[in-house]
Amino acid sequence: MFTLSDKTEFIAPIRTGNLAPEHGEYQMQSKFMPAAQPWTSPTKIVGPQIGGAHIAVTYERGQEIYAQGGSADKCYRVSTGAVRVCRILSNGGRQVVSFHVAGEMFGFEAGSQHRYFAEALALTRIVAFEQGLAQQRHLPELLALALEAMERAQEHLLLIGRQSAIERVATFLLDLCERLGGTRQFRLAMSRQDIADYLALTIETVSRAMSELKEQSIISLRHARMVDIRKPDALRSLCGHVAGLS
Amino acid sequence: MFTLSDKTEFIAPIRTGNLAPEHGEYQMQSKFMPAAQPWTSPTKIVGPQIGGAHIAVTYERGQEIYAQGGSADKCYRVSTGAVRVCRILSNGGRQVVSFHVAGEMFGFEAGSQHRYFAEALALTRIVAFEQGLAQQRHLPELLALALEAMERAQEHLLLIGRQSAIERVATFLLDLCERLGGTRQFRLAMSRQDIADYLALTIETVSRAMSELKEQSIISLRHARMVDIRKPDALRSLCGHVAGLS
DNA sequence: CGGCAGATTGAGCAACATCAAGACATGTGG
DNA sequence: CCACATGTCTTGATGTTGCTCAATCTGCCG
Repeated sequence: MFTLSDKTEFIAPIRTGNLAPEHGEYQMQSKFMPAAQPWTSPTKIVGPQIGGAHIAVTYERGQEIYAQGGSADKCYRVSTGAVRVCRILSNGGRQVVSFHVAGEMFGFEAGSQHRYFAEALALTRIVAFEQGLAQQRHLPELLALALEAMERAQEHLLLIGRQSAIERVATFLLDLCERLGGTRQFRLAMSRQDIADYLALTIETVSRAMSELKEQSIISLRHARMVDIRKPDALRSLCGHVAGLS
Repeated sequence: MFTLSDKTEFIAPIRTGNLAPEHGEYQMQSKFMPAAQPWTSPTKIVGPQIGGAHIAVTYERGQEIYAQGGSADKCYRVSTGAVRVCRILSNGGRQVVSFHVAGEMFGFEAGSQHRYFAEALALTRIVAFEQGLAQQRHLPELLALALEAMERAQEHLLLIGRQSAIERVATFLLDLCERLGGTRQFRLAMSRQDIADYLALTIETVSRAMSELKEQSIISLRHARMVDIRKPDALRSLCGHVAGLS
């Protein structure tokens, strides 16, 4: 567990008229952020809010935000940085269930215990929201967030269940790009291993897929973590994706 | 689209004190149902309720309950029978996102349109709940259901992402068994193709896994659809499953 | 009985995993 | 500055799982 010691501060609760009235708002929000280095963008925080007491905490890279089995009495918002939510399997493998970048909320669960654990991918600033009495007043927001999390999990399911390795990587890059504000160049906060565990592939296969995309000039890589999407349309067409509404 | 013609009836709204106050109630509920043929259990319906106007409709095997792209203004409860929720992919494949048996609710989505479609697996009786004004009063229930759907999708993700073919089939059988009331013998409402599309396998691989389980006397099959779990513990140990809470 | 849909079984193949070596970037100490 | 160590990523060679294609079998209905 973390201590609130010297890197903690309290923020006055913000009265939000009706933030996140429709699903997806905070994504749209992030689209208008200056996105040179989106996960280190600073003070201007306008994502969804839940009200009640807020606590902002800064985590080092790799630090645990909440533990598997810990009580799920808060939910969290990334203000800067990025987070992975995952679980360790009995065979030693790890499944990353989701990544979260600046502006996104995470941490709500069906039960009272966390079934997954969350860690910071980099130096990350998190705002925690108590889910006590104040929850009553924010049920619509919570419902919208839960439904959106469900939708994400279902899309993730389709991705892993039905797409090839290169399609998964392409979809991942495109999705991340959009969530980071739509810039064509961005830095991956996560390692190849993280990506592999997210896409249910091995690190080698992820690397080969990246190389293949590079080979086809669809992306270019300054460093392994610096992605530049050269042909967004080619990338999109690789996503194989779901059939339009019949 | 379906017509409400001759197979429709109206049911007076039921005032439910506080049904489904905690997540998972309807699962616990189904555990205590007389489960000789759980998906044809009759009148005694005590699952979660949402209130407001109810409409009960009976669907033939294969009939569509709602369409992809249709407006998601209701949610549904299976009273008898079983349902699959799925999507067609551009490559022609199909992903079954979830099955639902008697007592379970389905059909809520993040957006206003259905991103998946639902079909009856057999002769199935469905109660539809309007999600209009009455929704306000049932936000806690809706939230619990949404969180549970999220949890299911995430578990499904782990299953497909990290388990071998035989582990997936074993987990599927065990899960279905529990949801059907825990009887060791039950009838599969879904075809091998449905199971394959649910587990992200091919029909042949599902069949081989079944044969392997039969070979090891872990299950026996009277017919292809009649499962008898002979060694529940062996089946459980095959689930490979997630590590317990660290 | 034939006809048919669904299920099983087999043989060969492709995609991805595994194992192993090397490349690259970053940091540290001399 | 270089030499070295380390962690991360890439690339290659080989192995395995599950997919594809094809044949057969089973239960069911007329």
